[in-house]
Amino acid sequence: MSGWINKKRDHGNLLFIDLRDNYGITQCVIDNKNPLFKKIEKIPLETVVQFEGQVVERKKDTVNKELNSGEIEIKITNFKILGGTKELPLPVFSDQEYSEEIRLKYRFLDLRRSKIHKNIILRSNVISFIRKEMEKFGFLEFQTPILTSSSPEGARDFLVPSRLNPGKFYALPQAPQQFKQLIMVSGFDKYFQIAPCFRDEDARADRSPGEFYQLDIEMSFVEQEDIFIIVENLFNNLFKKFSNKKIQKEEFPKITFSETMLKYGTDKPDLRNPLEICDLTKIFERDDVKFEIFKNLVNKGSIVRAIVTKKTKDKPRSFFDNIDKWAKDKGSSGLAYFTFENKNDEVSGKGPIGKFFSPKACEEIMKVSNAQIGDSIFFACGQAKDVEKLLALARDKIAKDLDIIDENLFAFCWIVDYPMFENDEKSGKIKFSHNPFSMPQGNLSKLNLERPLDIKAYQYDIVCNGIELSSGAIRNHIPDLMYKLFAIAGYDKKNVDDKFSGMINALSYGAPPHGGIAPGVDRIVMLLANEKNIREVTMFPLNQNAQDLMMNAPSIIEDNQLKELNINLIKKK
RNA sequence: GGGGGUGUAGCUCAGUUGGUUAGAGCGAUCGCCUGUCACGCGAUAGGUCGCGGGUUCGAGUCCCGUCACUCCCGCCA
Repeated sequence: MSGWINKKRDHGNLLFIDLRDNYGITQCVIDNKNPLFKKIEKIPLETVVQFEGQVVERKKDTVNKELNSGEIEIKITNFKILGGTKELPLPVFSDQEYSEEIRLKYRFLDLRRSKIHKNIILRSNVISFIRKEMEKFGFLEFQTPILTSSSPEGARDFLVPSRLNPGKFYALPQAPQQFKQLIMVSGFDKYFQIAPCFRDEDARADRSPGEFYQLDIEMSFVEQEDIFIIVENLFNNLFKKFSNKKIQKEEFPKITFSETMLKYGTDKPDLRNPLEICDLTKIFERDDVKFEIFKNLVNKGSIVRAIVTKKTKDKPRSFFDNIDKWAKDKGSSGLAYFTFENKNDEVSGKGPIGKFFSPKACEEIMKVSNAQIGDSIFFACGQAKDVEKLLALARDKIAKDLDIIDENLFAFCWIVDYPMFENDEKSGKIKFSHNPFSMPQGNLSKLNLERPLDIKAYQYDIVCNGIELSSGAIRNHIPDLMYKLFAIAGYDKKNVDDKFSGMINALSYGAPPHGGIAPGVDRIVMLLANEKNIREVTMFPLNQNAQDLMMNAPSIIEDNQLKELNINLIKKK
């Protein structure tokens, strides 16, 4: 049996060695009657050895139930060292946490450790399962180019200089978006790919810098609902197979964009969290509400929204003040609050701002917000965007404080009916809010292009536990319509022809209606492995600064290589 | 580009109000130990306290700068 020395327990005249391979740990044993004892005793941890010996049953009182092989052990008769080791920069046998720096530099050692080793195996099994399911659904897997052209919309591109075409550059694909549409135009009707995607944007805990993988899907002759059915099927099967957590609703709820922004303040709501936001702006126009700060702001166009917490009348003052303080730390003016109570057969508000609301006003608030006596309410007032943002975070914060999130649940949902366009805050101009290739909703011949902000798109997101897994859309396959929509966003016909020549050209020669989606594989594995950081499910990730500390990438390039590519470097002062 | 956190032995960390020779556990090396499975016991080695500057009689500790890692904002159609 061959493997790594995971751990030794040396009793002087009796030695136990835990031998580890990809499948687990087996205890090997030798005593001083064997002349090799002294040599084997000295072999350091993580050496790769081959032991010869007999497999023997362990005595009942020495069985180790923690090990799969705990009923047996190997009596060593001979050994061979297959791979020696220097002193280890980090211990493999340990549950300790280590700095990312050392883990990434010695990733091959880190990957030997049990938890991450299992995560990587899980990832492999998940991808294998997805392939089999997609093939079962009748999809074909195709590869698309890695060296392609830079696209004007979206994230920053990774660029690759072309030696044969001096001064020109390839871009690595941010996603195979245009190619998968071209595949549909080419007459293949169900495509998928475990596709590498490259975006030169800054990292987050759940976002690798550089590269990540999508389960890229596209289908022709379909409507939105057809894609939902495929994805719901796949995800239900996948998440049931690889996790014991329950799926909240196997038919994923569909929430419109405007509804999710009102009820959850975000387009990636965590539906495990029962708290909802409601709009109470109108209440502050009443004469029997005397909370002047909010009333003045509402007069000037601010909105008021609120979160109700159930049966929190007996929570200590510190519970409320902590949340208010938390909101102030976030840079807001805080969260005003009170608790509904019954006083002399009348509803009244107990708490710092309770006195500003008449019994009638309280009753109206309870009606709108679905609150009962004994519940509390937290108010935020300001510009719509700021209020949405703050209350979205407050939903998470309050739910955590109240411990009302069921960690044993996957709560999927679809966010649908995204607006086609939005106002760019900086420039004041109208821009595509999501994907410029999405199909607008409604009767296309009667589309009111004069009011672009009212146009909704067949554009959807799938969200699980507050994590955005993917966007998708039914595509616009009608060139005339595409020119019109691009014109609204400030691109003239020539511009569109230049930037999207491949696409526009292809759509002009008999394109089928089509649509798709591209769920993030890394994030799916994160959910299944219950990991908060994407590096825990990535074999060889880049660090936050997009460097590979093990391979020393990126690295300085020799002058002759640069010359070949016609590139001069600008010397930084 | 901006904000927060961290940086002390190979690894994980402690280090009081600025005060004698900077400590512990794991690992390494050496010795003892025949049923352990986080084996046990004893000893030894191991330090540019991230780096540079400053304040001070005296700095791991205070100040300024800088670097690295990380989390967040911006960014991510």
